[in-house]
Amino acid sequence: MSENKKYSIAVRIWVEEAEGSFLGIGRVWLLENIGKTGSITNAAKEMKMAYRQAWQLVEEMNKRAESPLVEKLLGGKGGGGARLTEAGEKAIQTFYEIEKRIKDFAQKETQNLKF
Amino acid sequence: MSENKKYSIAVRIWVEEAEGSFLGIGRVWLLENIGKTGSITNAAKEMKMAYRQAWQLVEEMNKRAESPLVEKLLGGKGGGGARLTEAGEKAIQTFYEIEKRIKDFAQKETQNLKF
DNA sequence: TAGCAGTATTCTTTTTAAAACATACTGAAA
DNA sequence: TTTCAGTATGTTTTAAAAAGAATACTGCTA
Repeated sequence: MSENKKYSIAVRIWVEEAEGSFLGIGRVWLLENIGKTGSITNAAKEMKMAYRQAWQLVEEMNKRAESPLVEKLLGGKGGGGARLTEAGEKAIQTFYEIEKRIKDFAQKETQNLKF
Repeated sequence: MSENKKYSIAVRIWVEEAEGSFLGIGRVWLLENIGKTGSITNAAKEMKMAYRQAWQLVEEMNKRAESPLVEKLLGGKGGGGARLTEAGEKAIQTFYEIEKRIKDFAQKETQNLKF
């Protein structure tokens, strides 16, 4: 019998684009929260992240996606807000699908690690 | 024809253990350089990393592995040095094998991404 | 037993990134 | 035409991480 220490493989994936990392799990969470709460402000609060940063992330994603993932509404009733575009909804879904496939594969392929 | 922006999936893997991340690509590079140069000092120089940090990483890996990955030689001719144990050599090899399998799978599974 | 080169360890400084703060802008509605 | 809540943007502060500096230890060799 070996000492049986438990090692496992962790996997992190993200989407790359010409200028670097484009979409990882953190941004996906942000997208989800924007969808859920209807604004960047509330999404940021939910995640205990600064509005400023959340806003910057959205800005960058929108610029680098083929079509914007988040639609922003300025002024008006309630001050405005933000909502996911169809591309935004799809991005979340695509990300999770790919992530699951890769993680499942990784687990299946790596049993009984020894170091 | 679409705008044909190029997106790809990046994958990062590491080995987890009870206390958290145990072995990722950075530590593997360090191990490789120790093997190549025969000392922690020279490995650190090679990687433009502080000796202090390199030493700490080695210390931690050795503690958390079932058997040490690096053998350290203190004092004596040339002041000593460090070399990989058999477990260390094997750890590098295992890491790269797993990484390759997972990355190959990820690429194969993710063509024509759209965002 | 003095020199040597690398390991071992602590302390201080610098750099960097994140968070916090502040303030202007927008436009529907009352 | 004032209110309101969210977007937009610059500046400052803080905290965490990395780097750097300094010093002691080790044990072969000449």
